Amino acid sequence: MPRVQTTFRVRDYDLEATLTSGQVFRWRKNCGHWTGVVGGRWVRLRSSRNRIHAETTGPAADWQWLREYLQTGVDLDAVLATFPDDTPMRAAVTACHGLRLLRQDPWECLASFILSSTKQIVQIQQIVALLCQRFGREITVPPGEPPAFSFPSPDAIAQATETDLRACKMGFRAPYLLATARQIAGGKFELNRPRTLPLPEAREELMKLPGIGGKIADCVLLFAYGHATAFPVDVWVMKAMKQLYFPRHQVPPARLRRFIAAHFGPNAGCAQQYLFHYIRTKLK
DNA sequence: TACCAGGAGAGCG
DNA sequence: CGCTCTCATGGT
Repeated sequence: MPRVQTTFRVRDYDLEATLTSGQVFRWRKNCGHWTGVVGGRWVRLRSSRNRIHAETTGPAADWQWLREYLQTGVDLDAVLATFPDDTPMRAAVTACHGLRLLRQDPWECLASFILSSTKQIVQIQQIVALLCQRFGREITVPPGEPPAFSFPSPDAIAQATETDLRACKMGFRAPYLLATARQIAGGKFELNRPRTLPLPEAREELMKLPGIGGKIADCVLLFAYGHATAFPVDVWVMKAMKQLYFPRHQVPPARLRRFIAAHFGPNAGCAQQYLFHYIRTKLK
């Protein structure tokens, strides 16, 4: 299997911030490059000034699948220009400049975020890695590289037992993942539907799945389906909102939700990602 | 030891 | 509805 490579020209693309910002859980850094699995293929990425160098195992006639995943065609300045011009947002953009939204596979994103509830990012990474090892398929890697696994299909997980899944350290999330995988594998849920529906309906649809509440639905809508106004509110973002926008007074959750809906504009989800990464890595 | 971590669901009033 | 409790596991 030949090794193939290419270079994407990009502007303002902070690969490290993007891959460590909690939107995806499968990338590992070693010696300045990032190794992961995208669409069942082993991938290694390295960024330099205005370039992302990509390597995979052949055959790869075109790289559209990876361009789509990395969203290299997005004009970041145009997105940032739609953010509200206020002090917290300016601080987040300055601190995290080059942070991007990826465009992930819906099933992998959905399953990963079912596993994310009340877990820290390192632990989510560990659970997802175990899940892929045990239920994924071993994929081709270049000589000398450690083995890598595809993300298991809904069918592969649907055939597992709850005990099998609990062995991947996912605890009480196991029955949720199993039931959701079985609905999808059994054709009870159409994974492509949320892509075509307007945001509120798509959100309702996703929330019918076991283990998917509002927060996880918003994550999947933003990170996989490309709904740019989806705005996941977790404990970090809640903290950021209170600390940055409403210091020193109590804000009822409903009022906060109204503020979010009105304030962040057509790329609210991307703004959320900046605030999340900012408070998580720079403010604490 | 006790407490907490990017939540969701069920049971209450 | 809005509130509270529980759920499993690993780390501090």
